[in-house]
Amino acid sequence: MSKRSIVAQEEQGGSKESAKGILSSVGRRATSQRTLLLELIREAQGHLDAPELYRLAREKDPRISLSTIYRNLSMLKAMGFINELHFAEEHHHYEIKPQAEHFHLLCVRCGHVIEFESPLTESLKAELTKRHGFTITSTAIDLAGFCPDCRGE
Amino acid sequence: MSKRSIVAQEEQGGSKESAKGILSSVGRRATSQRTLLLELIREAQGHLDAPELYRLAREKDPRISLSTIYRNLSMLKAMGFINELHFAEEHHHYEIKPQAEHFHLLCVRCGHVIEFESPLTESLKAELTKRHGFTITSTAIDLAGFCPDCRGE
DNA sequence: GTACTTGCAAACTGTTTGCACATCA
DNA sequence: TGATGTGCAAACAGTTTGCAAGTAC
Repeated sequence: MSKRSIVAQEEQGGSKESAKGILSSVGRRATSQRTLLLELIREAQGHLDAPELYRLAREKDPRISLSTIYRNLSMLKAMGFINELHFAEEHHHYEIKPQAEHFHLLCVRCGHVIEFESPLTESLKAELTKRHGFTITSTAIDLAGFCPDCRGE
Repeated sequence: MSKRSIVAQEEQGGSKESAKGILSSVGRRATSQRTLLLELIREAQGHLDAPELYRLAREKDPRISLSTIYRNLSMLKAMGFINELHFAEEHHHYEIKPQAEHFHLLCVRCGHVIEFESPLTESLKAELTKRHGFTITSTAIDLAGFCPDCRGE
């Protein structure tokens, strides 16, 4: 498995189509801005923050506004279509909500993010549920360090 | 192990003394504000954010300013005495840097935080180091859900 | 046509900074 | 006494909101 192994993208199909489907399934209108935003998040090989999505969006639609980006990101989050990530930074990053739960390994030098899954995380959750009686609803595991390329520096 | 099991506080001793020791060990002056701040973070049974620490600090020293809180929090963080936590929220929480690495289990309803350690986390790190060639420098594991008391609701 | 969305500008929140005064070593 | 630290106010960054105009259904 290469270290560039971002978890495979959803089989594309027609992303505009699926954007429309996703939105109408929750009674939201499929505006061009929303379709564009969903495409960008889906295509993005990384995990983008709002200003970055704004920058990309303006390349395709120069009239789009930053508040539209924010409004739609929180709508998509509320609807459960995307995840908001909180690395050890001030702002948020977004990703399409993955089918399988996964976690993040961030290179603090080049910013590259690797997603991973591990059976150990399930064991951890089970252990905690048993030990503390919690009903666990969300799990964030974010490790950071230097990737093989940046370790030399 | 009770569910109120916040990891035991450092054997206190004299917290003012140790504050002074901590600060002078890195060539920083032990001002009353810093001593107070360190005491508050140490005493706090939870993980407080800056505005909360400010509120508490003003009860003891009404003239203290919020920027002093921020300045000293980032100094203490830079010196490695405290950790900055990023739950899935906008602002930061702080805790005295623990001897043993530990992680967090947050109740989303009452805000109660349980700290835990688990050998599984070491296995996870080892697995990732091996699989992706990373040198891991920081690990954040934050789970959230409902604690036994709040689960009924 | 009408309710939902957008763009814009202005407001807000958490945090940082410049500067004159105060204080610890 | 001189470097370090504080308080205050003003600046910032990221994000949210009110409102009039625009658009999907």
